[in-house]
Amino acid sequence: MKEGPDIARVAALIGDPARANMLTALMAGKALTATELAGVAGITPQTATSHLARLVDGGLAITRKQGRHKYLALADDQIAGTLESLMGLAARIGHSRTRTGPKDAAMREALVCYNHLAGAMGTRMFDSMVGHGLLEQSGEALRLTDAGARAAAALGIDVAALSRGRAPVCRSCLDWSERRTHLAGSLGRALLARFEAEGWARRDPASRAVRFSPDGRRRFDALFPA
Amino acid sequence: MKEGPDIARVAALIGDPARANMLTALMAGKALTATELAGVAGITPQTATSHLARLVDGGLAITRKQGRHKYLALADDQIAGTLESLMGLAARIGHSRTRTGPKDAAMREALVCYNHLAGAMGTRMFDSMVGHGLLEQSGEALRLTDAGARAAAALGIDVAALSRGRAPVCRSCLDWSERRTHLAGSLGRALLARFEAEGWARRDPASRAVRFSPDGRRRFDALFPA
DNA sequence: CGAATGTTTCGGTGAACATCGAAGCATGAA
DNA sequence: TTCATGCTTCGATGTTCACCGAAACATTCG
Repeated sequence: MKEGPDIARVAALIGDPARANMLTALMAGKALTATELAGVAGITPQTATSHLARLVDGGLAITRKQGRHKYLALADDQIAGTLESLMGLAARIGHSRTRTGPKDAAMREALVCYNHLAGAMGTRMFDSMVGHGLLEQSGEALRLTDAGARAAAALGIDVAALSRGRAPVCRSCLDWSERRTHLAGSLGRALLARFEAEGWARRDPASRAVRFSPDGRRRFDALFPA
Repeated sequence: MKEGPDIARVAALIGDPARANMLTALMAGKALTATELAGVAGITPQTATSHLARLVDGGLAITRKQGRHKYLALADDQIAGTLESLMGLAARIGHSRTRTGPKDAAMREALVCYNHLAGAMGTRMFDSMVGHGLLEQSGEALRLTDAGARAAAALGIDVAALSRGRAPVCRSCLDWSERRTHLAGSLGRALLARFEAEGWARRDPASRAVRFSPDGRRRFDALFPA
């Protein structure tokens, strides 16, 4: 009964407001410095140091030193998935902070989950790709079809390079606000990167929201029809 | 940035060893009394009282009074899903307790996730049903096919009654040990109940393990071929 | 009705933990 | 080389929280 994974330890690491805020900020997928994270959490740099040490020791974050700057990132994209699950649960049982504002609507629409698109547009993209035969599901396995590979290549994505990498090309990731799946994996990452490179979408530097331009939205809708 | 679901609160509720142990025990899906949960967590009844009050106030557990007995259960099966996600993460980043023992192997094979079958047999059942056209996936949507409905009826499951209920008939649930999907929803629950009613499988009262008899295992394998 | 059992309340204790001011160390730029 | 900035260490503080003994309340059974 008392064997197996120690969820209390992991949950306790997430269960501090300052640490939770920093982990949430890292969900946007961009590495942040210790000082930036201290700002995000509203604490002093010395307090951040001790919190970040715990996250790193606990395996939730990794560090990279660059001169006097120390960058931190989530250790693994599964952590984003678990944080999403906690968000979904917190939303469901009514644990929210502050009143909803304009940013909430934007984040329901499109946001970054670690390195790929989430929110309504993320799940719509996934459903469209499955419905139009670009992605194929067999049990849990998620595979890019030939048609999907062609479509990705047409977007300028080097599918062969993705396949050669260690990360899975396609992985499903549960979206907390939609309670549906969005596309993770190296393809999910590459797609978001393309949307940004093409100027269709921009990341909001102050949150995880992704803003599509009107033109970008039109192109997205054309590419991923319902 | 500081808006939206308060994951710190939820995680802090899970992040106490006593409470985590109690939540894990409730994942087996059976309602337990306050005194039983105190035993599971290795604490006194008065300490359990205060912990359980926090779980109930926090929306993670519900209570039902029966004379002098107070029964508790997880408030929602999504909680089991989130706990599974935390288990997967804890296992992945190396937060484990005590050495693995025989029970671990049994639990990897077949175990209860709230009210449905999980573990290797749970994910195998899901994959088989999808691969043989009993379940159909379209994006996140998971639907029982006509062939699936017939197979379930042949097992003695009242599919029409399931469909009339409020709960989804089929829902996918991520399995932490397998990193694959097993079947939740009212069909998942009904299937596990049938396996038990037919004598194919028995729940281990001291853990979440499900023990299949040799005959039950043979029948399961025949029903859900690879 | 008295005894047994399940659960809760009350009050107190000690440990853990988040926090920050002060100071120090490391790095980069002028 | 000096100054500025990022980060860490040290030491102390106050709060929170898990815990339990004792007692009380609620229910059940003989």
